[in-house]
Amino acid sequence: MEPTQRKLKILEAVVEAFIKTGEPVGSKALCENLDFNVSSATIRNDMAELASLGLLEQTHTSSGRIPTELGYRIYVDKLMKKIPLTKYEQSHIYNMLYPVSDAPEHLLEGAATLLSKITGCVAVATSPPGEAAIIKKIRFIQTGRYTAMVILITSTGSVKTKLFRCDFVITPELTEMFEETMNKRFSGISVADVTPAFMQSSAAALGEMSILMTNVLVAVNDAARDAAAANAAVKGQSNFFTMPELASGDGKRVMELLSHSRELEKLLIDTNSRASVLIGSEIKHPALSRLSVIASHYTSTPECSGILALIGPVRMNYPKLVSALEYTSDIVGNMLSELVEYG
Amino acid sequence: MEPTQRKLKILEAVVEAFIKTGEPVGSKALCENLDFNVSSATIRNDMAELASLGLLEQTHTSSGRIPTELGYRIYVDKLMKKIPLTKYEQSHIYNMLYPVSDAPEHLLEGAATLLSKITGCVAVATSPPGEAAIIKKIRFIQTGRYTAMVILITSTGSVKTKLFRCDFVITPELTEMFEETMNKRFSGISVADVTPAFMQSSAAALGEMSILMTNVLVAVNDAARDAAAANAAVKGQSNFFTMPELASGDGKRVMELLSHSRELEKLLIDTNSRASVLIGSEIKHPALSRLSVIASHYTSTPECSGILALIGPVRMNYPKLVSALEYTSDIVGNMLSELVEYG
DNA sequence: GATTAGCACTCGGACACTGAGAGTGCTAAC
DNA sequence: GTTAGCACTCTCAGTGTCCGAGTGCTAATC
Repeated sequence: MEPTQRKLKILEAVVEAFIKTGEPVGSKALCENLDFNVSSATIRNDMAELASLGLLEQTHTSSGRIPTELGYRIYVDKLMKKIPLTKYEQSHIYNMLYPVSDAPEHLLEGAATLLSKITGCVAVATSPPGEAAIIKKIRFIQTGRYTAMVILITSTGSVKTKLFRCDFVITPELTEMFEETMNKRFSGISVADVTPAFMQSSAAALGEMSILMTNVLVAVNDAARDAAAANAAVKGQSNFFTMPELASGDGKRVMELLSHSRELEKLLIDTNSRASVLIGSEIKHPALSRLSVIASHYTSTPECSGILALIGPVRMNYPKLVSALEYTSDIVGNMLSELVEYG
Repeated sequence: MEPTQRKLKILEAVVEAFIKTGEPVGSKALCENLDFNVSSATIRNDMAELASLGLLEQTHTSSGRIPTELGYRIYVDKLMKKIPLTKYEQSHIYNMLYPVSDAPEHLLEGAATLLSKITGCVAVATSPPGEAAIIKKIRFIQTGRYTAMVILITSTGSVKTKLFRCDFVITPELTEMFEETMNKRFSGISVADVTPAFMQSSAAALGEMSILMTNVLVAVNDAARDAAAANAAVKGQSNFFTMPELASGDGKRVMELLSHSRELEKLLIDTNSRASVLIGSEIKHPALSRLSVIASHYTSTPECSGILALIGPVRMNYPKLVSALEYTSDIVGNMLSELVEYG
């Protein structure tokens, strides 16, 4: 085997051994487990060269080697072979997701839960950007004497509900009136266009009725904003406790970051390929810089796509997790497109 | 001051100093901060006695004293004076909760979020047991060509929605028929009575229509089960990272416990007084045995009440947190009762 | 030129030792 | 019942030593 190729093999073996054991990898151990016959001294020379290239490092002078972030990068980009899911794993994923495929939000939450369980990582599923959604229909349902619920249905298959209260007794005639008035005003427009200015002009257009309908307008506004909002399901946070690289201070910061879907999305938004991997400090956020992220787009219709992502230790099983994530996002994309097309 | 009373004062001072600093409390430091004049030697004698009574302990022979669980217990039961909330704090709580008081689930989630923020603990809010709720009305809304949503409204003010799909094109006539059939069957019965057996007899009663309406029945069933289910909002898990008493293994176990509302409720169910405190191993769950729980009932109507709880380190500011929790549960109870009465 | 064997070297981890400091328990005096 | 004084105990931080794993280098070998 020619030397260059052997060095790559060694890098691959170091990464995989370190992912498996978490211990620095020594030349001797490597020599025994490698399938080509060279002495540990040769491997030492090669490892020294890999280290001078910045792909391996030592925790101290006389320890084994561990991969640097660059080493992981080369491994992920050039060396690793994806481990395809078994038929059993595939059907497991499908069977877990099918029952929750009744609504986009529900499905994404289910996908995040499932992914966090099978990978041991923290899983994130962002909903398709809602801004492009068109309001298809608004309905009102009386839920109590003074309370009612607005139901807003968008072109992306998303259904948002919002309860509100009136100062007066609600009657069927009133809800019908709400429905007519609101649909006339809101149907067909994009949820992104439901701005404060638009709401103000809507109130003005209602004239004296706007006093009666303040709460109705507010509820519709809330529902539309809800439909437009970036929404992310985050599951499996308990797995953070199994990641020793998370100093307790960082742990809190990461958890808080994850509850702000807007910022979270900004981090993931760069991922343009099918499944992309961000390693350590490649993630432009201090709290996450000791972790890795695997992100994958799912697509139902061209304008309707979102991201599934896994957050885990830098030392994670990339080949397996990339496969699991890609397969899951394919399934999610398919299920979502069925929801939209036939919805 | 008579000796017995002084010993209690010393216990109180030790607990409060330890809550504040987290450091074992020595006789000398105590002597300086105490408002009655005795020498450190006297305090040492008293502390030795408190230790022999099992109220104080030492981490090692020559360290200061820290309270035992029993010591905390005495402190909480007999010694501590609740610190009432300031007007400002009260109005802050009210103002944060009012906007989310449109639906019970929403309110409880808001209360848990708020409590976790102001206390630094993990906050839990369990919904009132839904089993007693009566189904008031079932409505159907078409959301797509093949999809519709069932809306189930109960006597407790809870509104549950569930999306479902049919194999046939849905028409207004069909949703009307769904509505009529389902209300005839389900209105007025308790959600707890929606058992598999009841569903089976419902399907039988529908005769040949039941084939058409399988998904409708399933959706109604799901919505009813959802309304009956014990539901708990858990917020502020990121605060677990600031509790060093949580070994990383326990952290994961606690987080997982919190996502199973049934088990969680079992732990809290014993709390019968207004605000009750469980300290360390008084909590009958191994993973939680190094933490404390403060739980408080909120009540809207006599049959409709639930629990708000705080989970934090044993060393937590009981006087302040008990007040905050009691005040919040009063507010939540009031807001909920308005929802039910006028709903 | 690539590979290997051998050896000196380096460093971290475990362990023991030390002195300072904090805090106690005990005793005898008040 | 309280207090002053003192010996005692134990932790903590710092230091020294030893061991072993693993390296880097050099010279011999293929």
